[in-house]
Amino acid sequence: MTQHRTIKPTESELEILQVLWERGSATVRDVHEDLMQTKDVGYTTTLKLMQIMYEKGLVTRDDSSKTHVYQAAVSRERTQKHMVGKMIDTLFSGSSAQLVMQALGNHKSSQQELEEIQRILDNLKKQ
Amino acid sequence: MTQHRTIKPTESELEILQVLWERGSATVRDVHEDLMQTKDVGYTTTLKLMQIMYEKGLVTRDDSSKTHVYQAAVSRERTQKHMVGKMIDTLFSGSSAQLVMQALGNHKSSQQELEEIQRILDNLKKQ
DNA sequence: TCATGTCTACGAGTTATTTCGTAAGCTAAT
DNA sequence: ATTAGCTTACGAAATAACTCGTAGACATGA
Repeated sequence: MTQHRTIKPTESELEILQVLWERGSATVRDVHEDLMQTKDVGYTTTLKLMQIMYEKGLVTRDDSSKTHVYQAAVSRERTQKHMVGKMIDTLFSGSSAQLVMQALGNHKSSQQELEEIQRILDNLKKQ
Repeated sequence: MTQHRTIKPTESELEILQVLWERGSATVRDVHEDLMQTKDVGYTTTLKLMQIMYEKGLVTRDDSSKTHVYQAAVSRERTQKHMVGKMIDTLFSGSSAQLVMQALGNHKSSQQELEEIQRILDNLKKQ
């Protein structure tokens, strides 16, 4: 039994994790400036959020220098897996195919991505 | 500009919508008994939630008889679309293919479902 | 009629989430 | 050394989500 409920980031936490996943590690300011491109929120709000995430164990941080450097403590993959699973359950009656169809239908994918999906599909069909 | 924020059911609201989508229409008691199979919550809690959903316009209701009969006011499809889109944005950096791969990889799909996905994929590739 | 059971309405408490102001410390440039 | 600017910590308010108790209405059957 691992820490199962560890993975339940809130909306805002997810936005921050997003940034950390992309950058690997980042300061509060880094994250904040990134977020500011899409939403408008005070610096200390971001700070506070990240401090809470630290307490929750969602992120780690290096506080050896004055400006702390944060990293995500939960992997993107595990979080994706968890949330996709939940979504399949609650919104698609357990059918992953339905989700796939919804995702494919409503968002443009590049030819390259389609090929990649095709490969995975071929693999699955073989088994 | 449509009512964009209309579609943002909370966790609990989603559970209730789930029931309404399955049954078409249902009373508070119907919904409550359904929910009780998985979670333990008081009847008036479910009632209150559904009343709030009514105020928000997430459900409609027929209150011509004493026991009101509820229906979902938002379609399952639209909600799915919305939430899948959001998930692609916040968790998959905008790549629907990534979501698809995650969904396919971690949840068993039947051969039939795989065929269906294949059909969609073929269609997309043609364009 | 009266008790019982079920229903809705509603107030209000509790917890979680998000928000920001203020204080205190450090550093670098004037 | 003083100022300006940036940092973290922290308290606390505002909001949202969830929870439940109680009250009043209505129907049914004893």
